[in-house]
Amino acid sequence: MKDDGKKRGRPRDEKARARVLKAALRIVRAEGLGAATVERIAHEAGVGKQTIYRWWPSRAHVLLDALKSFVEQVVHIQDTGALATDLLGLAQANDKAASAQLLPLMRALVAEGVADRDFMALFKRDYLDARRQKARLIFERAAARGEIEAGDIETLLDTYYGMLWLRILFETGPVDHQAAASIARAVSGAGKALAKREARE
Amino acid sequence: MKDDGKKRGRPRDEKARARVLKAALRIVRAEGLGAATVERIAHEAGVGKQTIYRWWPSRAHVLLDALKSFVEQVVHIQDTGALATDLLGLAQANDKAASAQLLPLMRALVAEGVADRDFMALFKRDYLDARRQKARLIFERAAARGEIEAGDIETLLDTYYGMLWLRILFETGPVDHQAAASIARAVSGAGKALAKREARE
DNA sequence: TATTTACAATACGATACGTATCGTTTTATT
DNA sequence: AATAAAACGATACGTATCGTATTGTAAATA
Repeated sequence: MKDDGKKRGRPRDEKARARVLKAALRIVRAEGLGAATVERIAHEAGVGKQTIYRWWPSRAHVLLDALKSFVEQVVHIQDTGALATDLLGLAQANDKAASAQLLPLMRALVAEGVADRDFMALFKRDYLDARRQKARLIFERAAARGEIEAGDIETLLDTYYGMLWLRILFETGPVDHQAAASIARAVSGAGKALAKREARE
Repeated sequence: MKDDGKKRGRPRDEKARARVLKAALRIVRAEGLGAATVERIAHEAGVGKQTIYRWWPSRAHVLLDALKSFVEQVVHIQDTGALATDLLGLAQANDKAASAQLLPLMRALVAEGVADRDFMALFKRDYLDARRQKARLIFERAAARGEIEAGDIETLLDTYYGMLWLRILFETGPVDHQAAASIARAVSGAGKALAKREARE
């Protein structure tokens, strides 16, 4: 099933694709989800509406792609050698997303997923699980160093992402540099504390 | 500002109000959020559409009222004398909601809140914060007994509701009796572990 | 009886999704 | 070259659903 890229007709315009994602991001960031209608995105990208629906099955898919393209560009996980600082770095990525005013986009994707369960499955697979897998590496390294118990990893991941999404969706608290530190501290604290638990009970 | 209930015209039909909430619940439970349009609710409640908009400012408010009326009837927090069992009881309330197929409704309210930030504020105040306050009492009792540190309460609440909403929204895991036990165990474990932390570091 | 308010039914305006179509442009094939 | 295939921008269209406005009727008070 090799694809030489030599199909019969006019090839896809990759620049149009990029313009669509860029326009979607720009509108959501500047004016929020409500303003980011398909027609508006198409117009600002200098693209026909049909071109969007040729590449993406729905508005939600466009927004998901836009978020992914941003995250892939900006977020890089690094190995600092300690759970607390690794987690801080991870949480700071969300600080960046918040600073870039991407929280409305992240909320929007959840809302789309609520209305369309198939899309929620895609969102989980393409975004949430991908992010979670990256984070899992941090905990696995910490477990290898003996900082936490390997058996606690999934629970700690739930704790981490639970606290984060609570803030993103419900604005329980800010999603900024300080929040990143707070969440990282809570999770790594819980991890270390949990690891010591069994020995004393 | 006493209200004798003696106003001039035809009085409001309280039974119509109840029928609306009941119909909204029934439709969401049976067919999900998408099916619960205002016209559908009005029709199944045997009520004019305008009657809904006379009592509630938007569809979202109807759904919120429907959820609250259910929760108030079903959820009762009890004092078992220990954090772990108190939390188990609390988490079982969500098991009940899940069994009653109310998860789609809870997701729906989040989605509405994403599209309408004013409604999100109301949802937080009328539902989330109300529930959180009930849960807070459990942790405060545990702190009074010395099971946890008072200073960890808000973090533990974040942990608890974070894990719960992760499951509700993203279906990270089931929201059933077993999940209730799992969350309760994780949070009370973290709480106890955190309490011992300071002594050893 | 007259007035006021809520009722069910239903028409209406607004918005936005996703589809269909049209003429044009770009590419590979013949 | 000429032709066929596929994507392009533009735009008309059908559908759905929200929330408002209107109409005639029912139930209560003054």
